[in-house]
Amino acid sequence: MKTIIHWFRRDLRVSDNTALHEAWERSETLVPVFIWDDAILRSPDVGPARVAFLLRSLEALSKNLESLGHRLIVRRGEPAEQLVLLARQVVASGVFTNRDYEPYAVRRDRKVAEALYAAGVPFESFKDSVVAEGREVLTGAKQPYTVFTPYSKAWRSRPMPVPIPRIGAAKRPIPTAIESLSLPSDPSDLGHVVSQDLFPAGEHAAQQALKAFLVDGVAGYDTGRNIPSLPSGTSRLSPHLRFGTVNIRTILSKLPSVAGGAGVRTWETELIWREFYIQILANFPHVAEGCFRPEYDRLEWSGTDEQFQAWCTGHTGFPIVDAAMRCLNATGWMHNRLRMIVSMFLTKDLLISWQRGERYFMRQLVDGDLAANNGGWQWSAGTGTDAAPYFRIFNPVSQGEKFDPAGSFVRQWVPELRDVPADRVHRPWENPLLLGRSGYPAPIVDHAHQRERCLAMFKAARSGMAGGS
DNA sequence: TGAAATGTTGGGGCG
DNA sequence: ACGCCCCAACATTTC
Repeated sequence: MKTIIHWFRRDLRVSDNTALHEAWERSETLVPVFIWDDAILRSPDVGPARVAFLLRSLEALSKNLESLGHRLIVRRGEPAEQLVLLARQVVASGVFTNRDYEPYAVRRDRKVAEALYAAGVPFESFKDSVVAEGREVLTGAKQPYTVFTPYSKAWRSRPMPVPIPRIGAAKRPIPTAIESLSLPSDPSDLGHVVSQDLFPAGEHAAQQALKAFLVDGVAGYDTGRNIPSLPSGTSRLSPHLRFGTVNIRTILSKLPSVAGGAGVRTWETELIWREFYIQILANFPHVAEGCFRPEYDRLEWSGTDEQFQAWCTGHTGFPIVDAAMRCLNATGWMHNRLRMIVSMFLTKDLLISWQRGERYFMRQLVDGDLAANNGGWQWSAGTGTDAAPYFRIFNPVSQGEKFDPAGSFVRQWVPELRDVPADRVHRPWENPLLLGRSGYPAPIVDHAHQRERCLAMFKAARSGMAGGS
């Protein structure tokens, strides 16, 4: 007799899904629902790459549910209103969901809980997307960690979570009278232009990507992860972790059986960074609005709109930066080493606020996630928890030469530099004739000079004085 | 999950 | 043979 709604948000899979499994086990009729939230769709931080990936993930999810005899209900509107409405229509005795720790999601879910309570429908949320939630990993002084290494130690000392079994077949179908929107066939129906689909979406694709990486990527991860031209140097699972087409428990449960000690350990460390920043955002939500260290909100960023535009479009004259940005714009994805390089460049060479870069990344990235993106940007800018100290400034030339020694990544994305020899591909301005002919811009700033200005800017903010150039 | 500036050392050219 | 200087090469410090 019992009907339970499972509300999907960023857990778009049928296997290893805590709330979904609970809802299926404890109900006769399972009502899986996804709600298009216009507050999210209209956000300037949401771009076509992510909407397209979400849409295709939902299509896959819908098929997966269908193959088990379930039916995904799709609605659009304000979540609290829609859930109350649906709960009444199906006469639900509960609404289940997996917890989301972003400030917007926390506010939304509080509203949902209140609306459902008023309607007499219990609302239950579950831990699912992380090994450790908000205040589960604390220092000896019962405070959230703000330094990564001790956090990772405490995280590792916790028992390994066990994957949740896949849900079984539908016991009793949802009445056909319960209507569902059809999934739009392309993102333009949701107000987003169509973008290239470079990431296979859905649970099955995620499993395949995971398997492929475990077979021929993870063993060499500790060195391969720094080489952007290496296709299997990194897992490329970030969009799947972002939308929950794979769960962290599934990943961790497969690691012990894989050969490749140092690589596995290093990759696991990256997965811990993900939880570290999720935990930082949950415990210090002000990072979404400003610097983790408020004294750095005083920084006087002096870069121009024109420079920002050059950075966005990949026309700064620094090949590794431009290649990375063009790759991001074309594919919605950027290698992590390159994220560090371009974010350092924006903040410390162009002297443009990390928040402008953060917003641009959010709009472009297929894996854009507030916690990870914000954490990464504050790390690069030197304004965050356990951040790179402000004086640690990457040299875009030496970074390029170190991590793209043959220039193959640069040539892939900056065709103007195709004919520049490898020993000059990261500093084409040293071949003025070749540079002139190529149409590639000269560097828009002088790194050594900007580095000094950056140090002065930080010095001014630290001493509480105005100025900074 | 830096880079640049500064300091130190030691080999070799040279008067 | 010896001292002096130059300057890689490496180490340490500073930002």
